[in-house]
Amino acid sequence: MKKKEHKECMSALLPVRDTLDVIGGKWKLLILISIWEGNKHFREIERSIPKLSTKVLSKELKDLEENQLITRTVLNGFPVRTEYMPTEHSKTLEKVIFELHNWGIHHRKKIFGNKSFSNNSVSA
Amino acid sequence: MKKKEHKECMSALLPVRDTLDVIGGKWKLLILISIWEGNKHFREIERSIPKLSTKVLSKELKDLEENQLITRTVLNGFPVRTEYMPTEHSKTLEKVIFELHNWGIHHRKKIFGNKSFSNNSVSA
DNA sequence: CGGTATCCATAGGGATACTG
DNA sequence: CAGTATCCCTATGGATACCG
Repeated sequence: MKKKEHKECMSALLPVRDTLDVIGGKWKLLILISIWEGNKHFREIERSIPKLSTKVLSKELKDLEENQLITRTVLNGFPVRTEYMPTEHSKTLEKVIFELHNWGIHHRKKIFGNKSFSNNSVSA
Repeated sequence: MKKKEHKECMSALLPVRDTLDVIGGKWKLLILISIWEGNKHFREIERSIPKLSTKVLSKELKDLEENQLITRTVLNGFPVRTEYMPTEHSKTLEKVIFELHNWGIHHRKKIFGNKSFSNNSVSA
């Protein structure tokens, strides 16, 4: 039955959607990588990523924390400092990112062939 | 040098971004799967995916075609019919989707633990 | 420093109607 | 059937200012 198969595929897609919700968007991975690299503080992270505004960073950090990919610790003292750290759970993303990376390379070859390219966008 | 590492990570991320641009968004994978399942015609695809509007479907199909994940063929006759088919290239996505799926499952377990859940959204 | 609050511009999506 | 065109509306993001 085709209908049934379709429904099954759709529901099999839910976990895929979850993953894309967690790491998709413009900034999530950039921020996570910045923190992986050792950037711990709000301004530090902000400065490490061009074009990223405080409002967006604030929201994205909350999302990452909700998804237990980073921890947020408020340090004592004045002025207030916070410390963002990657979680162990975040490390499990590496395999996914690796596959996304591989396919991205493969896809570029397919789309652009031997041509060189200079910009970032596939659809340019 | 930290700066250099950072730059390297950023540029290593470009292919990841490419992939997310190609399969990200609300509809791309749903549409691709619908076509994989054998839905060939515009209305057919549209009807197979709840809440998908013609305007969005139209745009998404163009994107998928640009990225050589589907082909579009206009059939002779009246009324006009078109036929969308998956490409071989699109099959290379299966591994990526598999990893995204796996991580989604893993992540849900992590976030919800043993609790059952009934909705689609991780962030709910 | 680590954010929130506010104002504003814009892109994107829904609904509907229409064309070849 | 296979889309475009139009109107409209909301969510998102930039810029800026401000607070603890």
